Amino acid sequence: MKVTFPNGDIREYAEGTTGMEIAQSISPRLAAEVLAVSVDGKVQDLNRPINGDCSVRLLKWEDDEGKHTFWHTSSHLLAEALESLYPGIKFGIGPSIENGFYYDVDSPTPITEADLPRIEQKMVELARSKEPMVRREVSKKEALETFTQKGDEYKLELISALEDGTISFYTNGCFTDLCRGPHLPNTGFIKAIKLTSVAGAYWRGDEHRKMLTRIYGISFPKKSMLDEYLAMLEEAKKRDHRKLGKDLELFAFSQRVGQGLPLWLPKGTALRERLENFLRGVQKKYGYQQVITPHIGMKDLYVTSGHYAKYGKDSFQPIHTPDENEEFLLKPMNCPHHCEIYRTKPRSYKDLPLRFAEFGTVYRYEMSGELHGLTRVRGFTQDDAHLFVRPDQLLEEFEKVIDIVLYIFKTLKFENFTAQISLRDPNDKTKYIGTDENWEKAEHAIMQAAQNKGLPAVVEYGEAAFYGPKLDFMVKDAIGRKWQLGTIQVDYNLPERFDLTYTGADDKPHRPIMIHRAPFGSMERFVAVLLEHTGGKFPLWLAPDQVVVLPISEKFNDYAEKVSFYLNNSDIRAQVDNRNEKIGRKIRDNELKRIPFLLIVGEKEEAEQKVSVRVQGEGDKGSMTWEEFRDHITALVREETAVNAQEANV
RNA sequence: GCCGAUGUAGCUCAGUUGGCCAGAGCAGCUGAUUUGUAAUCAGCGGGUCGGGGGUUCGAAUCCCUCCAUCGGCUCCA
Repeated sequence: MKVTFPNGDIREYAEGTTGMEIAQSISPRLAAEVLAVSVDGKVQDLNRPINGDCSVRLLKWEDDEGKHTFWHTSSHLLAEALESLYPGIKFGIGPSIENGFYYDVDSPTPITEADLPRIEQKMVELARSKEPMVRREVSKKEALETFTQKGDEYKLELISALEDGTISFYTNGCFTDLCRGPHLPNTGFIKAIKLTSVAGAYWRGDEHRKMLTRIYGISFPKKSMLDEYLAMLEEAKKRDHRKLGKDLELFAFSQRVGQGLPLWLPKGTALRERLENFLRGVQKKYGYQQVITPHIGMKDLYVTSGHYAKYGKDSFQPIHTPDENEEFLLKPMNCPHHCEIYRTKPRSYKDLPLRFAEFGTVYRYEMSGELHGLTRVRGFTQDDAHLFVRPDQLLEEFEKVIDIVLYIFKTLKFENFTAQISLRDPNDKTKYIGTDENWEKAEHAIMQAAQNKGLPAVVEYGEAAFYGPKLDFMVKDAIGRKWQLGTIQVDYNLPERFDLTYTGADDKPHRPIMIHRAPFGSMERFVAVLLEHTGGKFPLWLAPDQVVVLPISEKFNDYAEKVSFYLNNSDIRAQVDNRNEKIGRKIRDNELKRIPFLLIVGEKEEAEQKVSVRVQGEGDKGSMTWEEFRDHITALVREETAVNAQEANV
């Protein structure tokens, strides 16, 4: 058979040669590193025979498929260890994930974090004996019999959904599992293991079904790689926005105020307002108009919008008033209010597009277990806007919103975002309102806009809002959790429900289309992710304090105050650290507060009317005159906020 | 909401198998020092040991319950 390699080489092998044998034929070193083989794009075991002409890719740790094979086998190793330590344990599923693997189990005795080292040790022991992973194809009948005998109802449920003739078992040591594979040739490849946590997880992700115990772990082919990974996690913890928010005095929570209700401290507010003003400026240039709407609305408003029927009364937080007949709710979204603004007067086709923007604070009664720092809260402020457009304007307006989002992400150096097109769940259209026709139009518009903008986007089904499809921008936090930030949504439904119209050139009423959009998503979540990205070292234009002036001794406090006054007059945020401390101490404290520039002033500087400049993390940069320093800072800020402004038509 | 863990001063953490008025460092306050590029010295104040209930001669420590936080699951307009 002819085997084609990724570099285009073609080699001849005997029918039935295995992936491992191919690797060995190339080099012993490759054979030592290879984990799995991809045959015509399908990943399979190294020890399975390959037949017929094909293209082959030998997968190593560096390949995602290699890693996943490694971790998948690790989960079988975990299961084997668990079965030997907890007789009678039943198994759910045990896949590889982005960073490691897990196994869901139903154990007769509870497993807690304290048990992990013991399980880990057993895994290491089993790995050392290099047990082969043996694949066997079985009939559905045999599969069912095996697990009936074992009394594992979870596996039985999985098997009953499979088709006869497609079922395979893998055995390592005494443990046999239902599994499609592929796997490593043997468990001896796994040299370093860390079980990271135990958690509850509903069987098949269904909250009405039994909660199993999920054991998370990660493994590596080298001990040093595990150490590096653990060190990286430690580093990531230092960038946790909850810790930085406290250290840098940006925000806080109070039990007395309530769960999930952030308090913005002065420095955090300064940061947030700067972000808001930045976006306001961009939006102004794009023809947005700011509006302000109340924090509450009559129940009927949300009945009209469809939110009330969709989410049920328990999701809304009622406001009690003396009049029993009135029923107000805290607003969970701004769109219905903006629809009412649209309705305040007759609109002409010449008025469109209308773009109403509001930093609108909304309240959602998230379940207590879902709250998470600033990324998931019960009260938050969306950088919201609703665009009311004619059908012929939809695409262009949508693309302009993409421009705004990309401009913001670029300015803030969010380079590793992913764009996601969130569509309806094709199997369950009952979760959504509106006609198929309108949904198709909306979905088409989003796909078209993303394509026109050359924006690579993954399509996810079932992730749409109930009133329309979305284009979402996702960014990862310090430890790799994905958060949705910016969102752009096309909506044909609310205009209908609110009976919004405009008069066309034909003097007839027409229905506008709505675009919902929030480039940051919410100020809370955006600041959280920004904190984790920067580790608290904000770009100069955002830093709550840009400059701190440090007098060498109290004798130079007056001079320091003059410098600070001068800078503040030039719109630079400067303070004086006039504490009675040695200069080394003041430098240390202000470096830890991540102040971008420190100015040291003493006898020499006062005599020359200069300042000695220290850059955060870089140290002494020599002296400058006041004017030179001011111009330097001003230029840096201008540069930071002008990233691709032209490209984005800002 | 569910599973599991955690909760001691503003922060980071000690607190032995239940046993003298609960400790340290940092931060804070007061004083001394007047300082040249990442921690000057001394003194002082500060805690209903998350809340409530119980067991006990005695509880930060054991039990129950509620609350909050953390890791997940589910959810996310």
